[in-house]
Amino acid sequence: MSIRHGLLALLERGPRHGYQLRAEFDAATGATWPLNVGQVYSTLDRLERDGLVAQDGDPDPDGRIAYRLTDTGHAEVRGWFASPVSPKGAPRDELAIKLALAVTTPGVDVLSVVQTQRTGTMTALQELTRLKTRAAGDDLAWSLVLDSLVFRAEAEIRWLDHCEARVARAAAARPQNAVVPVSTTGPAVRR
Amino acid sequence: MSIRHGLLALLERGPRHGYQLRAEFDAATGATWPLNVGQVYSTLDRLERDGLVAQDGDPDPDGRIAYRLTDTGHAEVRGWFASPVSPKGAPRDELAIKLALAVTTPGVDVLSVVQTQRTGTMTALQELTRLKTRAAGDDLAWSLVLDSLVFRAEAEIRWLDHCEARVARAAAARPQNAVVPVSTTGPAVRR
DNA sequence: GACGTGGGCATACCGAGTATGCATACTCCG
DNA sequence: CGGAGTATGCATACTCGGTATGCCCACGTC
Repeated sequence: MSIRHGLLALLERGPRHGYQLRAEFDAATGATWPLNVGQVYSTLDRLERDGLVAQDGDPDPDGRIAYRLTDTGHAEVRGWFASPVSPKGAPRDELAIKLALAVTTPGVDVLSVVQTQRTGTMTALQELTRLKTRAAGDDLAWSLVLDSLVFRAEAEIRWLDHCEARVARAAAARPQNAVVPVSTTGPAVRR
Repeated sequence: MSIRHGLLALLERGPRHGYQLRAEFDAATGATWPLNVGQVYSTLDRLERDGLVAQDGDPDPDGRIAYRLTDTGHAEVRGWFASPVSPKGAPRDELAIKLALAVTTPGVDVLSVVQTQRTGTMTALQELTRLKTRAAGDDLAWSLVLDSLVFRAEAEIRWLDHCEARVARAAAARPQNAVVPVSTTGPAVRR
């Protein structure tokens, strides 16, 4: 859903054609999440089909097609900015799933999984701070996106510490659960 | 990619068929990211095609097909747990994109967007803490997933405060860009 | 001045993966 | 019989990355 709304927001600045939209999207987010070229066109087709954008007059001698917002499209953009991002639509968090499966799967060393991830996240965090010092002042949008990644990485590290403590505590509480083969314990195998 | 690896990790416990896999996945994550039933089967087909799982013997009188890990599949699971989640594969962050576009689009009141989002996130956070007190001790995996969501929401709020400060500072630096009411100010409708 | 070569712009298509929903079938149970 | 739960498969739509195609322009060369 974010591409759809992203393109609409960019069109709020005025009519654009596909290639321009891709370039401005990349510029706004500092190429953190580069937008695939082909995707822009299919998304534009869908937006036109749904009546949120329309071709801006002439197909252009060079074959370029500029799009502009319709009234419905304008309303959609305003509504997007006026409403918070729903927490329900959050995508699957791969790391959380991985840890959740690690603690419930026998024979997996959860502590080492946590430690591996922490060093990985720390490395990413250092890379981020390096980027931030380089391109600090000039581009506000790009800088905010970087900050978002930093805040998220820091939260991830805190969460990993938290997991380590809780897992260690649970392991100490009942050390007999060393390695249990689960083979037969499926829930409610009907016959 | 997370579904693929998730199913593999579940099969590490022993042979299962599709419906069971879905049920156990939902149980592990506390139905936070419910797994679509149809998706399990198509993913299993792809895994079988790629040689990571194999049908476990008989097609079963009731038509059920149980799958088990192959040696390649085992290796894949071990590799997944042994390597950190890559920061490059992070999905597009809708909120970050929204803010980045808000600050670069004329006629959008960034401060009100930030405040709307903050109240929304706070509400979600309260809901999470309520859930956490209810189902705290019994299920470690589900509890860790909840904590992950809490840590993330807190980081989001911190980031929103940070954004507010930076935007306010930037606005103070060049106050001619005051605040244009969003309703009528469609920028540059060319004709 | 003619040529062709390479690079940037712009659009379009393809294949694989992801996601959701619907149709089906079968069993158990009231 | 009809509804709920188990189990599988198909249809559809969107995402994503790569790639082909054409076009113009700048450059250098003969």
